[in-house]
Amino acid sequence: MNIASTTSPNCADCPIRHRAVCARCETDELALLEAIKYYRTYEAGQSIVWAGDSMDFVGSVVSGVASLTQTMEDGRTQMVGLLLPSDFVGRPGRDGAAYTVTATTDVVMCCFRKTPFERLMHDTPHIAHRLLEMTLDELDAAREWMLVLGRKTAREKIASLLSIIARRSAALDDKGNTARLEFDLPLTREAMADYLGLTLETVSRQISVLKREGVIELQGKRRVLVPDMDTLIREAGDDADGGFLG
Amino acid sequence: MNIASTTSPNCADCPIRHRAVCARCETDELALLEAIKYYRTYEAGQSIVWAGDSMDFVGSVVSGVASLTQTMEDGRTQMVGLLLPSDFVGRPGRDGAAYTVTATTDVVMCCFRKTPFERLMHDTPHIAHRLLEMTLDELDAAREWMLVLGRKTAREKIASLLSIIARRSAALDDKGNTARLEFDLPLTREAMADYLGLTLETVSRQISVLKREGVIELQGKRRVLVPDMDTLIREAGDDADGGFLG
DNA sequence: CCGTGCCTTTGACGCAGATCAACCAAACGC
DNA sequence: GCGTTTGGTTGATCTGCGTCAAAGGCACGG
Repeated sequence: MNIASTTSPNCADCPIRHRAVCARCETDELALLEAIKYYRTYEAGQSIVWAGDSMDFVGSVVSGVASLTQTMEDGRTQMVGLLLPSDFVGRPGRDGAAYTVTATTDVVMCCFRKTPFERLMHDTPHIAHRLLEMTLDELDAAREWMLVLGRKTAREKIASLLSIIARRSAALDDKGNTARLEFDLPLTREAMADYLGLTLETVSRQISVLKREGVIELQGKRRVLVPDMDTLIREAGDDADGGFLG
Repeated sequence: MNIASTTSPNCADCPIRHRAVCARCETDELALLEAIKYYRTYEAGQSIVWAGDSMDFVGSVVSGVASLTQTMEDGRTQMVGLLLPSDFVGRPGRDGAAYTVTATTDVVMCCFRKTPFERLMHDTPHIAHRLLEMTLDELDAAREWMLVLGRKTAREKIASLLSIIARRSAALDDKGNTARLEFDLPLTREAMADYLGLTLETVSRQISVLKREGVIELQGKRRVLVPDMDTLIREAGDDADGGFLG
């Protein structure tokens, strides 16, 4: 993907204009945000912030995928969030980053220096309200994920991850055909393991099982085809609707 | 605990006045909240809301402990939140409850009908800001819990749960002596298992192990004594500070 | 006093997933 | 062209926790 093409200096043309923190802003409010924003790009694998470091900005993912991870002293790591375009990074009102943020693909971020953003948030209820709404959505997603981590089998975990990515990537692309769909995994097997609380070997094995049984098809290692979304959702152990993310 | 003693009709005397959604309110704002509030009590074991039901109120836990749970069709359940005094229940702007809320001890709630509360929230930045802050804290707690569920051993999980409850109950009671402390478990072994993604047998066994090794002492089944908090935190696998909840 | 129900503990055994290890394929540098 | 690195697959074995089963402690009502 051409990075330059996604970093319009003009908010009105921004691909995440209607999903990010700025979604609710009127044109005048947008102008204020536009005045303090700047873009930054990160290469796949590069880390955006380290847990504990002080962060002088907040921002939105414009394109690409980033991950939020926690690590124990002995090296065990758990991914606690998957950041897709329009997701927000950073916590207004706090200095240190609570988690490590890493670009898992090339990433473009739309950043705001923290202090001006906090001031703006204070004066602009549209921003604060949108941020509350997004935070509540993330809390729901985190709690949904707690069920996955605590109670699902390895097979169900993989199916859950695939259906979340399928659903979110479908929402970003064309929103037409829902039954059969196709997408690229933005994560390595190891990153999936870190998300799912498994080892990378188990991830690999369970993906092979789902492939062997026809629940998914693979083109190469990363491209996934889902012949029937309902089957995948059933494998995830969710009841038919399965939709907390809308 | 005497319920009547905790349900002062007067917000100024409320035990959670400075920790709940209303924490930031000025006296005039408090009067508006006071006008629309009402108390409800629930007995231990009683459910407060069922997942999927429409909820016409939001509110704060004044006293007691409640739990947020999700359940799969086959009965596997995962607790996704533990609600202690001052914690907020319900989501403004959404009709259906996402989770089942159950009183695990006798509970007193301070409730607001949803529509008036939403109006008030819209007009009162102090309420919206406090709610955002609380939601961000809960998101942090949920993510901390994802590490517990995904990567910790049964023993570490128990130690993590005990240290969270110890810390939070110490914050509610006297905030003096931090080293040696003592508290009642507000949860059955089964509820702990649901929180930790374990079976109740494993919970029981690991508690016995920690007792045998002197990390904790028990008086009866529910009262826990922690001779040395640092040891407990070390058993939880957290680095020494261990403190996301402050 | 004893029964009944709830919570908890403890034991024996099996299995899902971790661990250890070998190997493969594609991409890259030189 | 060829070693090296990176990411992925697969196999063999081990183990932590789940499952099944039995029994103990305690509070309740009759």
